[in-house]
Amino acid sequence: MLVYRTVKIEEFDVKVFPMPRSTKPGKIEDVAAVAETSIMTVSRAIRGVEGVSEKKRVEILKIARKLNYVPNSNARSLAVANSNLIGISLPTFAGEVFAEILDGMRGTFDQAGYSSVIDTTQYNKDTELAWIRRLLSWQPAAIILTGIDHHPETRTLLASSRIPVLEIWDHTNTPIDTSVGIDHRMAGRVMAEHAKAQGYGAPAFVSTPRGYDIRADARLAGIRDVFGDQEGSEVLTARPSLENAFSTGFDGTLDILSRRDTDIIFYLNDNMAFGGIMACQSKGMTVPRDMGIVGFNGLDLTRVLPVQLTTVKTPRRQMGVVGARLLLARINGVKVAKSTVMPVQFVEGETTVLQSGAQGGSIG
Amino acid sequence: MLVYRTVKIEEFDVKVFPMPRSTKPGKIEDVAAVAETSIMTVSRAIRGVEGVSEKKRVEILKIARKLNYVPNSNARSLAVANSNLIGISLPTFAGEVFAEILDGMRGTFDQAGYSSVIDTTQYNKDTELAWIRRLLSWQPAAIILTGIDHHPETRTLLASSRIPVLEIWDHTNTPIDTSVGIDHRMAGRVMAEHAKAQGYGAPAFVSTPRGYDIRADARLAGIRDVFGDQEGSEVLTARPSLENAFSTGFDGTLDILSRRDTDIIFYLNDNMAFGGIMACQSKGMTVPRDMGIVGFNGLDLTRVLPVQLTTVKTPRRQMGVVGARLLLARINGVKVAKSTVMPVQFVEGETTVLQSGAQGGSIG
DNA sequence: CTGTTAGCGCGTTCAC
DNA sequence: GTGAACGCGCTAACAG
Repeated sequence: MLVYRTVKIEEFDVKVFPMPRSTKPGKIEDVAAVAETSIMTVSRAIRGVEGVSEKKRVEILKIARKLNYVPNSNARSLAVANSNLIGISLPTFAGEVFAEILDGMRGTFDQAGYSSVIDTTQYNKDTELAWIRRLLSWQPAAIILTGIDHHPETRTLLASSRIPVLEIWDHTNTPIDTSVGIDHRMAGRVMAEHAKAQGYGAPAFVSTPRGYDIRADARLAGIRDVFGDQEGSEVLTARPSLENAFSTGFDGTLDILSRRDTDIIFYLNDNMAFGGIMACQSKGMTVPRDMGIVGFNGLDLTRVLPVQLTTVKTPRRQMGVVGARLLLARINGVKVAKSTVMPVQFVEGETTVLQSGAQGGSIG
Repeated sequence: MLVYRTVKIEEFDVKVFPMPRSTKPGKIEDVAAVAETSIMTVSRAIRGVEGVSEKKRVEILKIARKLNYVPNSNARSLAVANSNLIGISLPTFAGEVFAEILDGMRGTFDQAGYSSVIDTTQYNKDTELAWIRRLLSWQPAAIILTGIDHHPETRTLLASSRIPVLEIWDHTNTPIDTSVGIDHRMAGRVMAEHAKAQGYGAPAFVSTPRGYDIRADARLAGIRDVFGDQEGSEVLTARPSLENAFSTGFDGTLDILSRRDTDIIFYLNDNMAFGGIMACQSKGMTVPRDMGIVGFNGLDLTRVLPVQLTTVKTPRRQMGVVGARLLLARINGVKVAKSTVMPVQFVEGETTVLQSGAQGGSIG
């Protein structure tokens, strides 16, 4: 109970509470003192749980607002042994893809009253693990990791921590806890099958270095499922960063053009594909007459290109929303599916029409 | 002190501690019990403060690691009345700009041991204020807001909260606490002056709706400082989102072309400028022969465009780093400058050479 | 419906 | 150099 002095004004006893010091935020006790009730009643009123008369609740809330009372989440979390912080780990903000997934999740969590603690790993598993350790100290309500490729210790650490974990963007049948994503190998297969049906026979893949991005490798595997090992070629380029997605596609394409006969190039993403188109043009080639180009993701960028890019649309924001909802259910004790696969959509653009070959034959 | 049983094995008394329950993470007491010392010594050892012999410290740290001990940040923060969480509020992840500023800050904070709680406001001041309220409940070490245009209550709330505040991206002489940014009006003036020197006389500005983005308005004001009110024209378009930056530039440009005589168009950013180039081309116009195009930011995108975009380079990542360092100093009690202005750089590209007029005259 | 008691895990303070 | 009390602000469990 707060200390107060009693002062006589006229014939009334008036309780005088000390002004809250500006250095320290008010606490629940201050509200209780003014409302002349116990801190438990205030606590219940503020949390909106049962056990307070409507009249008192309204009054307490009014006082709390007037006092600009802000509950102390640290104290609350300590008492209940969990918080409403949710940790989200992404490789990078580059390329819009992760930003959109993140946006979908954040919006959903935000509405549910959760705050997001965010990390970017730069595709480094040690960085991710170190961040998880730090995050765990906050007793987070849940944790989200991008992809399924983690430090070996990450899995055991999280499994023993008992908090809900969501792995997003990749697909796996053996997630740490729950997963939502697309099947990247299947997506690669889809792209390749369309290309093959159109008569293409000598594909290349402009991406990041092998082993650097498990999803890139999965898509390449999908392409090879269709075209076979000998013909599916990859090009190792610099790692993508916030600054060089376009350049990477540009340079990687020049590299391809100087090295082998190719009639179609698949790219890790649309940005790189755009760089690739520019590279072809800089060499005097015309797309799609001289080269087929296939992107990935179906970003907005593709809508205003001189030609419509052939690409694979991925449901990024939706994936974030679905993942977040699943996780919220999981947090509330509802059982959810181990893994959820989101559909991708092949988008036939204008960068993949072959002049000669199967397709041309059917026309001429 | 932890409870343990003493068991006799051979002739030795062996202390047997209960296995930690998997549902609850170990605490400092567990470590102390195994190390056979007090929790205070463990606390000191882990925090790396004075008052523990080197021998004991090493031993304690080893045990803590073996036990996979994770400190409880909630308890710590409750005890010391502050946390190592830093709140960062952005309008959106769209457009790479904020993502890069964020990246610069995050990297710096991360190294210093701080975690980032992130919010996107979608340019809504109420959303921002609501988030600040929630964040404050965590007793954050500092808080970062994008821009200087906030809900009136935000200013008083933060000022009374006593925690360091950084406003980033815009420039102001009267920040809530500290600010780091560029002078957008000056940047607008710089662009316009270059254009005027090249002989342009009928500018337009493709941006977001007036009053929606204070920075857009500031740049427009800068343009008008040079060209005057009558000639500086603006076009109101849809608000930018993660999906339509290019489209916005494309559509806004078509709008301009249908409405007035213009010889140069300034854009809110490079993405929109790129959309603008495409729009001009779709109308059979050639850039820069028929129209001057000026972007903003100097993104990587511009490096692989068919033509080099004339633009203004902004030091985004660097701004994030500088801001973060300033804030860290501020957190540690060092006085820092009220406001810091970062330089911008006008980049003369190939989208602003006039055929006739002043510039043409000097050639022909 | 309301209030009291007893922690949550850690750090500060002050003894030893 | 080390340790025992106490308190940080809040809530679960219980008593009235």
